[in-house]
Amino acid sequence: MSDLAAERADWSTDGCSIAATLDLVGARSTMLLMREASLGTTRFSDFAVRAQLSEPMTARRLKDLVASGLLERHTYREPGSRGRDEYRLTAKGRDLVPALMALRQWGDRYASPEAGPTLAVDHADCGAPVQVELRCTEGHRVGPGEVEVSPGPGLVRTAS
Amino acid sequence: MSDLAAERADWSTDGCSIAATLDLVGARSTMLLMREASLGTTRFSDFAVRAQLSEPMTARRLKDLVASGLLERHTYREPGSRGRDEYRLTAKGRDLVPALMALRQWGDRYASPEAGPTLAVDHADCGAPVQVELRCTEGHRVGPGEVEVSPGPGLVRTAS
DNA sequence: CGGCATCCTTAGGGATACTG
DNA sequence: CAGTATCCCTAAGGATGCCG
Repeated sequence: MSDLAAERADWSTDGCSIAATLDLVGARSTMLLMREASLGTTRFSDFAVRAQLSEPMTARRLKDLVASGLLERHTYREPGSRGRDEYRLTAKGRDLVPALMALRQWGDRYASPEAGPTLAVDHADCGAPVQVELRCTEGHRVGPGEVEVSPGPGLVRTAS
Repeated sequence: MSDLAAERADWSTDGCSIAATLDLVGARSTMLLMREASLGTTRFSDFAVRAQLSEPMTARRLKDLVASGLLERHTYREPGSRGRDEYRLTAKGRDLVPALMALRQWGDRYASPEAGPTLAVDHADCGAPVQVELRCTEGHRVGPGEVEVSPGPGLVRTAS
């Protein structure tokens, strides 16, 4: 094991919150299940069918997502009828929606222009469609080109 | 091979732009390299060191990214000095910044609260920090809870 | 219906060593 | 400095089949 790898330790993330996020929810299956959850899917087999994942994958990932606190599992047992399981978004999970939308918006433009947009998101109050935007704290709308990116305090920079 | 798998064909994406995006740039290494590119990193070894990736990975992914049109490779040869290679963001690549920011914002909150924020993004005009927001087309700011998500036209729904 | 166990294949990714 | 080649390990993910 090299010095550098040792530094990175056994479970990387290298102190970057993007890396940390990807380690948690970066897997394709995870993201697709979160897409479904944000669409209101709650039942196991709906997750599997709609995300087009195998049952074992679905089971493993749902369990992971519950363990990570992005979903909550509720077992209903309305007396007389069969038990029902529900997986529902937590606040932590709901807060991932902007990331899903950002990925969707990019994909709509560049990755699958043929397909129509997935995930129509509307404002609950006024019904108007919702998009991801960049805004500065002064309230200006910021285009992707009008941005100055620099390393934040959490990112380890290395000399050139 | 099952009927369903055959339907999905050899390269899935199942008509969802989120899935398509993940297939293109979903790999951890890819995202980290795009983070670096958006930070202004242009040289091969800087990519490798700063993203903490091995050289072979770095080489493979950079090549992929160039092939997908997210980065452009320029070879400089200022007469008299050594040749220099640069990888620079294309517009397509720059448009991924909102997605990176959305992932970062989620991670800052939930995945690595200890580490400070990676990627400080500021508005080039006024210098104020930039964030990802949800806004509806009426201009209202929308919280993650005030959102009504429904399947868009591009998403294949399946009966329950 | 809502899973778990098992086995298999492929892609992600590192280590090491070598080249222009 | 900017890679390439090779080898190897692990995680992602599907197929099949069984269980409460």
